[in-house]
Amino acid sequence: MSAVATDPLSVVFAALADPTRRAILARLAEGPATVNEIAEPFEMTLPAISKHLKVLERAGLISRGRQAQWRPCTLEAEPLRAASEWMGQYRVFWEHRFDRLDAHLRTLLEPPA
Amino acid sequence: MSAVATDPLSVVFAALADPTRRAILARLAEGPATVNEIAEPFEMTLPAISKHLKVLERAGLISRGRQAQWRPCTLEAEPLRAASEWMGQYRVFWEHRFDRLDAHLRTLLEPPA
DNA sequence: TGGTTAATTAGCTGATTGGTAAATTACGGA
DNA sequence: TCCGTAATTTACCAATCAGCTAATTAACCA
Repeated sequence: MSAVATDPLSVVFAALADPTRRAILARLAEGPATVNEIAEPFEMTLPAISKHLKVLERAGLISRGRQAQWRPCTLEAEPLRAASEWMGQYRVFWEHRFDRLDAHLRTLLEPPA
Repeated sequence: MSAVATDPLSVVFAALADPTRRAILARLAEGPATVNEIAEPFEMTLPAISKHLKVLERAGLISRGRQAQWRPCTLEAEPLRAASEWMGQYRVFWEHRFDRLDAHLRTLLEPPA
């Protein structure tokens, strides 16, 4: 049947749904790095890392240059901005929690001691 | 081998990586709804929706009550707050883009006309 | 009790994922 | 030209996912 969602937001969230990939982004937040540098802290083969990088690249979360035989990866934060903007539409739901609002209203109705 | 990530952030992002599930959240932002109400706008069978709801529930994004034979679903935004907080650590990367920063610094160095 | 409605579970299929090992491409340097 | 290093590609595997149909559970009502 149908497959996996291919709209940009779904692709970005899917890319973020893996701790290894989030750790790669955290590494790249400190500056660009080559594939081997990125792979170093992980107990995982290079091809596995390569696949993760492809997922991140397709989500637009990284870009890759080419210098001799190295492919330095760079963080691209734009899709994170888009995802964050999507989440923003729910901010009101976690900022004033409604049970607390209830409590607050109840407090207002009680006459001060 | 190993499987799918089970840490809370991964589970939440995976739940968000599907347009149907995001649409369900959007519906619930207007207020609680029963499974049939939620399913109504989708061209999808009820069991499929039921599965999506289970994914959302395991991510903590919805909770379910019980009133007679209805199971009203309610939006729970806390995990969105957590995810948004995680993203916040990258805000600097999309807010002041570094090429613009360069341009800004260059502007500062130019003497005003 | 039996019927209706709400919702989930069970079982199936095909596609995708996350990992591996082995082979391949691409580049720089002696 | 040949070697070494960087990285990707190519199978391959087990597990998961998203959807379906059919069967089941749960609660209400007459």
